[in-house]
Amino acid sequence: MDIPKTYDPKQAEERHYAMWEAQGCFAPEINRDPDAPVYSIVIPPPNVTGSLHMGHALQHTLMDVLTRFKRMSGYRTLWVPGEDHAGISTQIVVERELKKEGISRHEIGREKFLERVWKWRHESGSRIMQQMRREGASVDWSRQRFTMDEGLSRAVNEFFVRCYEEDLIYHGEGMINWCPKDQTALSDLEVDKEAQAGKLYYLRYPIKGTKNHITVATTRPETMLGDTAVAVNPDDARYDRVVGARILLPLTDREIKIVADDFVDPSFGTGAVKVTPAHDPNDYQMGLRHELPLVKVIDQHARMTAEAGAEFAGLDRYEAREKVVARFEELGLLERVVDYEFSISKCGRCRTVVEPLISLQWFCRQAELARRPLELIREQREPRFVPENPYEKVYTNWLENLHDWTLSRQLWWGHRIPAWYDEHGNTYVARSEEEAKQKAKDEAIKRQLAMGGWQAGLIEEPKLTQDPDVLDTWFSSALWPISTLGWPDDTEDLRTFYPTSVLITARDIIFLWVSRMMMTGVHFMGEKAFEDVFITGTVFDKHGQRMSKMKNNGVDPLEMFERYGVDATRLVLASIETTDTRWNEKQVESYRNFANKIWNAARFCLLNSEGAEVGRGFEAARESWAVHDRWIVSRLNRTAQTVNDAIEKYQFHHAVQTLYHFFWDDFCDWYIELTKADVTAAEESDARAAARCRVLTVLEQALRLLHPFMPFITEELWQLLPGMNEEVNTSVALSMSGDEGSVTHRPGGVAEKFLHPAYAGAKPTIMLAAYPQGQAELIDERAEAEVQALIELVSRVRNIRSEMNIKPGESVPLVVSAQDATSRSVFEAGAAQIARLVRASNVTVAENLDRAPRASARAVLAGGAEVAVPLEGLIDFAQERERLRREQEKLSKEAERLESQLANENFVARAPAEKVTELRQRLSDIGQRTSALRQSMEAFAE
RNA sequence: GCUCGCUUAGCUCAGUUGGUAGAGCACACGCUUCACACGCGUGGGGUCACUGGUUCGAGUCCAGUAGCGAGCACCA
Repeated sequence: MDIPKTYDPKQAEERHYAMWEAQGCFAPEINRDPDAPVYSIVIPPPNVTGSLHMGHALQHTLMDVLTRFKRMSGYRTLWVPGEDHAGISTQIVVERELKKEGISRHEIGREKFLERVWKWRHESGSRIMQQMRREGASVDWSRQRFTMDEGLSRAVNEFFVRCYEEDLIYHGEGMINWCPKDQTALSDLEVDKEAQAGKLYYLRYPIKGTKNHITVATTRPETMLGDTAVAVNPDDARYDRVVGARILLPLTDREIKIVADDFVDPSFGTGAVKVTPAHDPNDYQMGLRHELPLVKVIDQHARMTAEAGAEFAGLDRYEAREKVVARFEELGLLERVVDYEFSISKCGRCRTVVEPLISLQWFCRQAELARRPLELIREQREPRFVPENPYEKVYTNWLENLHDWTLSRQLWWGHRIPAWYDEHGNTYVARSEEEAKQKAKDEAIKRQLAMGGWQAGLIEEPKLTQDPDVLDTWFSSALWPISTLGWPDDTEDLRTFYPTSVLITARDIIFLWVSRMMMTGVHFMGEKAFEDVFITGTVFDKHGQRMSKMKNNGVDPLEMFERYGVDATRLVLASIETTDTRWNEKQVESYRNFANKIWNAARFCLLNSEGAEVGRGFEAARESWAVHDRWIVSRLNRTAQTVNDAIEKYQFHHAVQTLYHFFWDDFCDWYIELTKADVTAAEESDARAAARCRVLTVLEQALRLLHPFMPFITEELWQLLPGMNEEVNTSVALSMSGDEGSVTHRPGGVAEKFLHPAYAGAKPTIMLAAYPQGQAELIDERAEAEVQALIELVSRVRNIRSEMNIKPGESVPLVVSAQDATSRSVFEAGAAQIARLVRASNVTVAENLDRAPRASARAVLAGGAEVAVPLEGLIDFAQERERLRREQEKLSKEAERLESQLANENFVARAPAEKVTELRQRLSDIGQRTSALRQSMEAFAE
């Protein structure tokens, strides 16, 4: 059998995914158990703006670990894949593409432009699908959805219509964020606040009928042209007498009044605020409170309007600012200008400074939709956030402070708003144009009836025009968990898989997405959208900078896959869990090495698998097993318990660490070494066959435990285990060379019995094997302690060999002593193994070290056991004395600490009794070791 | 301004009810030992940011300080 010494990940990655997919392993239908518990996840749909990045790879890894884990545990699992049309982002990307060809979207028109976007969407979508396959994501492709496919568009219209009917959605004028570059309205969440160094201008406004003026401070002087009031705090004594007075607004022919409003902070600026209701969200609110007129002086292109006056009309907002300031200076009304840092709102996509404008848009009253979710999180703490801190609070605070959501976007790419208008200015919100027409007709009939009679035939076919705008991309995202499962229809999927089990996502979309899914889920289904919300950490570059396209400092997951393999990369990603982490390529390399270690451990097992079958070797009564067999079974089951528990609690890092150390330290470093002599015995025997079976059986279980994290290498090796497939031996080499897709399995072969009962009859694959739960009765404390003693002995002798510079090839005799018979029997039983592991010529076990020659290096072990390595002629007495002295020093320091702790009456009185006995035990052990050490040192006394 | 995180070995990070500080990488020394040099063995390296408090006992709990970071906010 020819198995390469180095694992080549690509090989396995190319073959198994196609097989899993072809066999239908990803679909919940593979589970035949009618009573199987359900586990479901909907993917945060990647935007169809390009390709996947490290953040996606991170999320997908965690979702896949959970899905595979639950699937192997017998759950009916569904992980729904899909993509998001990502309205404005995608439109911008495609516009940029067009620009390269020298065309703008307006030149080709809406229809042609949309064709281009759809083309882009398909290219990007298939790229994303390819990448997800590469990741090993076990998503059910048969249920793949896109936010703009037919079903989801229907869901969007249904959502809109129902909310409109419930008065949760309305059409009206409101203050919105307007991006002058993208020419669209934006929601508050699509706007980023940025600190900006600017100036604060103090402007004097003359008060009518006096020679006095009132000074206001502003960062945006150009908006003064739209001022309709000046506000002061009602409690501000300085302005007591001017409230109600009128101002002659400079540069205009308007008179405005001075109002009192609590909003004004008397300590800021002059305590008097200019009020521009049409161009500032706060001023807008004040305008409503005081019934101030709206004067729009800035238009959609951020230019001054005719209402701003002939002098300013047509000017850009920044040109207008300079001009206004200049004019105030001429008029002697500019009091002063000071440097001032303030925050400015920028378009989340193009970074243009947004303009607050009054505009006719569609809005959603979110406060009402948030009521139930708010109760859920407060009263039942649902959903459960991981990590709980700070996200539960962040989420709650957000729900408590909701403003209306601006839904409409002046874009072409997205769901068209399902509202139609007739010539009379009537609005019809409907699921389709037909329904809108019907509604229009019904209206017309009603009107006629009201006017005194209805005559059939007089009702003309209504002429309707659909609202040209589209919906915020997050509107369809808000429905994702229910729409992907079939809503608004009452589907089997919806009944089975809703609510979903967990949502795994990044923290920056908790408001944009997570909270809104909760709102719609609760509103339409009466139930939360997911049980848990897991918020991942962020992956930074190695300098701690956020990865971004602009900085070009992103690490491409595909590059990592290429270089180190998917499985290795997944281990790194899973370990990131919820903490922000700098990308560390060394870490990937280390897990690549781990994959290679697994490969080679399996290689060892397979090279010595003749006459052996996986799954056997542990049939005899456990009392008759060798201690190392009881030990590895105990360690394996303990590991399984820990890993199950860790994954359930989303402690992926802990799970990975546990598996890593079980496999490398316990299985490879110790178990394989302890059993090697039996496994590689030259003579064929029942004992050899049994030992081979055992090592294979442990390996097989370990592979299952690793599978959710490392799907490819585990499947590759699992399929190679003897007895799994028809061509047990000869085909192994063939499949290793990797030209064939799948290997035919042997019906009734051993592979089938490893499958979880829910998948009985399925073609065997490790991804449908039962996930080992870990059996408490197989955990053997005594075996663990005994092997631990062997390990310590071996380590100490190796330490002596290393420190004494004994050549690796040189064998030395060994004398081991222990006072109690049990320990002696453990060392006696393990003598051959000890000899092998430390290269001892022979191992003598005795009650004490009296028989050991004076010229021995010695070490004292836990429990008072001792070991001597006779080193006649090799040993430097002075050096050995020094070595022992250092050791004694360590022991006495520890003893000192323990003694002082035990001398503390408070400790003895208040600490738990078992803690105190534990310390006493330790102290007496140290005492034993110290006296043994002393004797050893005496042996070297000159 | 408010809220919240983080600070542990040279680097990247673990540390789950308070009870003798861990891993990987890096470093030093020795090894072509018949699964693996992507390996094996051995070793060095930490006042757990700082100050105080609670406690018999604090990396772990509490308060404050400093540095870094995040989120929220209507200060014109």
